[in-house]
Amino acid sequence: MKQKTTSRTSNGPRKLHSTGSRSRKMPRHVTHTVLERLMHYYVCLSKYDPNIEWISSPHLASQFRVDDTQVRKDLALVGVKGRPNTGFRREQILDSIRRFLGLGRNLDAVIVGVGRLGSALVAYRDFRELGLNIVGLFDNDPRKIGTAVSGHTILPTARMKSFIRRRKPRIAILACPVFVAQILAYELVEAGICAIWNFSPTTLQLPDGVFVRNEHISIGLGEIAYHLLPS
Amino acid sequence: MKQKTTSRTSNGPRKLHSTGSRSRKMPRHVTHTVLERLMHYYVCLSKYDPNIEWISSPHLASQFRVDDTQVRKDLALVGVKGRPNTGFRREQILDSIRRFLGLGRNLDAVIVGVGRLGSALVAYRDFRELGLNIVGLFDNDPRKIGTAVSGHTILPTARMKSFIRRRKPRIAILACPVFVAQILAYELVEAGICAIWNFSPTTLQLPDGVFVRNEHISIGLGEIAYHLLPS
DNA sequence: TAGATTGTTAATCGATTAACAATC
DNA sequence: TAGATTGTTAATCGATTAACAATC
Repeated sequence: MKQKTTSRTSNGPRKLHSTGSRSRKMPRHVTHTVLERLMHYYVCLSKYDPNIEWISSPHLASQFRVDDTQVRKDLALVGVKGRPNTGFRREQILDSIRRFLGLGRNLDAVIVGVGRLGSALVAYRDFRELGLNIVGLFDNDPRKIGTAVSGHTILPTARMKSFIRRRKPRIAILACPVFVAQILAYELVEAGICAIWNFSPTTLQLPDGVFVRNEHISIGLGEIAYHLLPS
Repeated sequence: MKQKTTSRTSNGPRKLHSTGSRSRKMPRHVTHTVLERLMHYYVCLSKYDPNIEWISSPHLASQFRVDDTQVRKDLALVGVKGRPNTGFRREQILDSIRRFLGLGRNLDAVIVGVGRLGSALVAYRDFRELGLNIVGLFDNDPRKIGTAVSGHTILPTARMKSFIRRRKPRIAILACPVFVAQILAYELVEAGICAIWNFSPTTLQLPDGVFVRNEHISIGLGEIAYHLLPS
């Protein structure tokens, strides 16, 4: 069950464009806000009924509770052309966002820490559809080492660095306890990891050039509690 | 960022300061961005060595990679007073943010869908420390019903509405499969749930006045893939 | 044509950063 | 006092929304 790195999502056949690089018109620095909105469009549109061919910006806007001008600007950014009085082609939106974000472009990852959250992430169905390939699981618990989760055998963290040097995944998903997160993160970077997706509720100190995305789950509770306060 | 569906229009903006004076400069509402930053300060500071009593804004700023002016503004918003040449009292920061956000203020929650992700959330240690109490688990899988996860017995979703009407939690954590998310969310609202923390990768359509926070995990992959593209 | 939608510029709104006197 | 930091105003920067001609 070896995966080729150029994985296709499950949305059916499509024309692959030969160029992987963005055109000159596309700005190099796209903000966090825009990237999240684009990904949000992508994930939701990929689950639409494939028979729906045309989608208008007011329709998308109401789905995502953003302004329809916003939607048109976002789509213009990734190079989708619409048709007045009709909208945008669903397939073209998906293709353009996929290419713009680089989804499915050599997205091999290891998961470090296979507790409850880690094993939920291994099994997360959307990941594979989006082109993220889990190639290795690591944990330090002797009871877990050697067992399999979703078809992947858990290896000891002692073998993490050599595995990464050999297999060369670029992404590490960190779902380990806080007290080992910093040291493991540093080892991952030493072994050549370029991006850390951090699900440990801690702030990592890492050299510049390593991309870190924090997914601190409890952050959301602040907003929820705030909105439940009496007005 | 920010797919966050914040359907809070029915309550209008919340007044910040209870003092009678209405300064023009005081913000009428607190944004998503600010709430997340405050919660971030809170979670990280709560894990500091309690012997550290004073913390300066440049120090906090470097921890969180924000500007130190930003930190001072945020702290001023929640009412923390600093001391020139010294900084802010750690305990006072925590107290003020906790009160401002309403953490620990009647935050009972049910979890709907006890798969891998749901059971990871039940066991999440930070939740209890932040004042979130899980009071019930629901699932529709006959093999799960009646079994216990982290000390909570899983009940059938058929009993969800009556349980919520009796026990009156205000929060529901939705970690169920996409195809049942919308219908379960609607039932939750009918039973009196005020806020839905949605971990299902789908957009919920719900009446105004219900606060929805989406925690679509795969959104982060877009940003990671983008930053891994060749420059 | 009539109506809806795109594409884009201008206006507005909010968030971030710079600057600096006041304070300890 | 000297140096560091707070508190706050002004300036800048970026994101969102309004407006509307062009298009199908």
